[in-house]
Amino acid sequence: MAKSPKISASQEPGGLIVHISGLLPSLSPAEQRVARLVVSDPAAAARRTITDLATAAETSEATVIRFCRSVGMDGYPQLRIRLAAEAARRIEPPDARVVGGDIPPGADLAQIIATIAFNDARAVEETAEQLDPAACEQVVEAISGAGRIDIYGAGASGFVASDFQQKLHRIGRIAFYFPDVHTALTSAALLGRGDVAFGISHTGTTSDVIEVLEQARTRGAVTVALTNFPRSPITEVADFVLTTAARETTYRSGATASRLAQLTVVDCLFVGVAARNRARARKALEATAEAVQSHRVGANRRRA
Amino acid sequence: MAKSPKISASQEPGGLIVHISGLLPSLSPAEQRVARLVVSDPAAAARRTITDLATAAETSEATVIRFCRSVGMDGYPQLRIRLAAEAARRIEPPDARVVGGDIPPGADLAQIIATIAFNDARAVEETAEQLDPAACEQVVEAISGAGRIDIYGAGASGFVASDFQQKLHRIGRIAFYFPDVHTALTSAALLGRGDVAFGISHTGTTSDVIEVLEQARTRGAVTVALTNFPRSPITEVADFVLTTAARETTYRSGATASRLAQLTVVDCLFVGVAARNRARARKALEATAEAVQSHRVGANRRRA
DNA sequence: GCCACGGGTGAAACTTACTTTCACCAAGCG
DNA sequence: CGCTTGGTGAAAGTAAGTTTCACCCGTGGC
Repeated sequence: MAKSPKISASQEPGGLIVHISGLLPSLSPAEQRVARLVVSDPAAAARRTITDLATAAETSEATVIRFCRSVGMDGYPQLRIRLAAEAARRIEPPDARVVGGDIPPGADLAQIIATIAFNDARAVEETAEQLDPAACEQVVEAISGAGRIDIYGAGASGFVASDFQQKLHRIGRIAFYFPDVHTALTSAALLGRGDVAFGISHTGTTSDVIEVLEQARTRGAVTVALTNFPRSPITEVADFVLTTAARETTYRSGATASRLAQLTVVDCLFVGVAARNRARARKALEATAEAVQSHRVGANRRRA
Repeated sequence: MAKSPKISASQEPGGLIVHISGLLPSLSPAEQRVARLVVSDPAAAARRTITDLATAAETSEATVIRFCRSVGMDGYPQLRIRLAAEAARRIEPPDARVVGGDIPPGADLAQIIATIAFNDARAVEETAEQLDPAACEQVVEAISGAGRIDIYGAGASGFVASDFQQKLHRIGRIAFYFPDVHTALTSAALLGRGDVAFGISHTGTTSDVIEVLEQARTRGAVTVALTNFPRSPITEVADFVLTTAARETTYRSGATASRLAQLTVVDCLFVGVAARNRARARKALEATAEAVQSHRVGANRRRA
């Protein structure tokens, strides 16, 4: 049998293992022994040195090399890394990650971590997917041209509001955040045409935030709502509605997923605004970074 | 605590690349060049021989070996197959979304959103992957049994600290957060055996936070650090170190990715603590939910 | 029955890759 | 200003991978 010198595996992106088992019968006995070892546990084979593998297959290194060539690889190291790659690809059916699922009572910490992270990451991704770029664009424009930006949020959303305020402030926009309803109302009453009022409420039912947005709107400010529920009351008082897409698990997870989603949206808006005036934003950011420099201790270097 | 010089990567099932980027600042210049090559294209690195890689990084083979050891691998071949495996595992980074990349100047908002969301989601996922469940478990235990928990964080990390404080408080744990260094120091001085001090610093170099943790430690409290860099100064004053895995893009993205990663870790700890005493936590949560009910407006129902 | 032939094989020689050692340099410190 | 210390690459050393080659053994022709 004129064995074709090489049946190239390089154009077989998916199935080196399959490829090998396919040509198993066409291999010589000693090579078959090698092949069987490789096919039965690619990951283990990848970890072995050529001498090791040869010994395990009760043959010589030379045969292993011949085997490599027979299946279309250049040499043993190449085979090795291909095997490692294949082996890595074929694992991971992460059954433990129930989408939007709750954490089972008996869960250990590793499971808890996996579940939470999965849901958090999904919330971020899904939020981005359903976010309307056109709406964002308009909001970015409004913020960029605003005389002043008031940001409202209560409880958990208050953190996000505060974060947004700080971000805008760092790039030189005039932004405020009020943890207190009364102060917020007072401020809203002083808004006017050309200003922006930005309300954050996960549920969209936080009366304090709605009230303040309403006030701002009657004064002529552009009102923006950030909420998870596109049909919640807050959307009635907003000119623009941006939505997050967190499928809240029960209260147990402390609404962190929705927080992350909100932060992501806020970050997008921030970057959008910053991108509108690169030079100025950059300068402002550098200045603020420098300001905290003296509060950092020596280099992050290796310790003995 | 005699910290082992090598931070083993073998127990990091998910994220060698992430692990490496975390250690990046603690590496020597020549090793950093190698690390950057590896991180920026793991698959390509896996294909190279050590001599090749050394040349590409403008250094010697010896340095590459040193780099391998620094990141916890036994030698170059091991690194190689790990890299191949990692590269295979990660699903094609859809080109527009440059991993850890910066946002191109001409980008439109849709691109910006995609890029940010992608990086944010990755930070969350990768953080979870490299998080050590055993360490978390110990921290959870410490917090569960603590007489009092002090949480420290400055600037952006302050939000996370505050969030954590609020979460713990809601399930009936006695937790404090101090936005002000002096108050924090005072409080730390009053900690004792059985208490927990939890410091958050993305860079791990925030002197205020380090100082406070140190103080807490001398008083006998268990100290925990949450940082992105496993060899940064803060880890020297911590009994337990938890790391996030945000590959910070430039300042432009305002460090949101790292914030999200921190929040995820905090959430995991929170759920872990809550899970230790389901009944009590549930009751506390229900009570707090009821408390804000009167600030919610009518149902989140469909509007005519 | 003997001999050429050819594929399959492993021992050994060889090459390349990887690892260790060591001396040098530059920076920080007393 | 000399001492120490960490980072570095050259060179020596070792192990891994590759090639060569002679041998074995079955086959088929003479």
